[in-house]
Amino acid sequence: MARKTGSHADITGPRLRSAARALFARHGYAAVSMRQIAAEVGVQAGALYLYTPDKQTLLFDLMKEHLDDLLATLAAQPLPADPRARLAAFAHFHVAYHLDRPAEVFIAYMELRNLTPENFAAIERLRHRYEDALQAILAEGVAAGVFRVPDARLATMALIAMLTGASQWYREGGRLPRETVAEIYAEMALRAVGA
Amino acid sequence: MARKTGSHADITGPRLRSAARALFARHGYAAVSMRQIAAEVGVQAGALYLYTPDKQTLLFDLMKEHLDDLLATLAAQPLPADPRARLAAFAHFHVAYHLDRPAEVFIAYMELRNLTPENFAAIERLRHRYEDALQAILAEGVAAGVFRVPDARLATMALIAMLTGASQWYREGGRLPRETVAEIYAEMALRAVGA
DNA sequence: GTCTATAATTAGATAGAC
DNA sequence: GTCTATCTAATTATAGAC
Repeated sequence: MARKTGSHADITGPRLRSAARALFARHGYAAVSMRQIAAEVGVQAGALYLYTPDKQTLLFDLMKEHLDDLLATLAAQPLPADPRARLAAFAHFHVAYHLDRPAEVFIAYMELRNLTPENFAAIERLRHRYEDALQAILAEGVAAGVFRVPDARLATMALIAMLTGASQWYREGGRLPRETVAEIYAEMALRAVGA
Repeated sequence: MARKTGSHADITGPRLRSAARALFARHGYAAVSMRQIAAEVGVQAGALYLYTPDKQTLLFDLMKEHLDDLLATLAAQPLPADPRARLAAFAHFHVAYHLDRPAEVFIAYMELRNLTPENFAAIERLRHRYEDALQAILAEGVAAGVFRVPDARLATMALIAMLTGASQWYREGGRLPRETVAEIYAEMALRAVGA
């Protein structure tokens, strides 16, 4: 359709975020131009500025949305009381969540350096809150005597790096089904902390 | 010194690579201009092209150098015959090596998407060779009955992600000394595979 | 070997027509 | 709400003086 004008605020907005997410994940924030994003959306570059004040805010909003959703979904997760079952549930959740959102994960971990200092600080606060949730589980397990970790903070970073890494190599329809991957990672996480 | 001309091929070449490495690691390949690199080296932008045909080759050379050195250093490493000791030695080597080269690690893992397809394929071959070294250790451990991993390839990716992650948070002069970090990670790696 | 100058292209963002 | 046109600034890379 060769439309030149029309009202599509409700559809162009989400499409902008979606296109930016895909392009940033694939080529990197700095390597993607507003014109490329506009082309993907199907509008001219100028039209994008009706939906975002600038490119930096676009990136920040994508990352904040992702972390807000991650924290909210985690909070809605039923986590067992027993530290071992709790860690298993967390690990399973983390892997499954990240396998479902490879683009968001990639951006959240790779584009931190392209945020302004203020935006970076805001994102880091959110990320830290998520890490603290895992660290609390490890601390409980240590207190209960079921985990053996010399340093809860180090173990937290190690586990998150391991679990998040799944989204780097996992491909839909690959050799291993999603659920199996999550199960194996959860098992490795439990073993890693001596459970 | 306000020199305008002079012969410094032997010193400008390495300085170019060093400046590019630091800037790429800090801001990302796409976000760094040849002018920024030139300013860091202390020459004009045009002079850089005496030492690299273009920006892409500069990135490729940095990544290839890093992986070549990684593979060579691993090959020179004395690895015990026992799978458990072998994995411990590999993990310790990997963490120590990566903690010493945070800039190289960052570039090698973050700038893959900014390589041309041909350059990407070449780098992936090198990376794959390194991963295969770890996978072989895991396979030996499984064969010897001392490791329990449902999938050697998955476990390889999981361990490398975990071990490499150390360089993301570790800071020189921080809470934990380098050697302690390497030791704890190695211990977690062994446990993760059921050793 | 490095400089200055510049070509050719592209970037983010804005103005005004429709 | 979108388009076309454009501004300003920055980009990679090259040419030629010294």
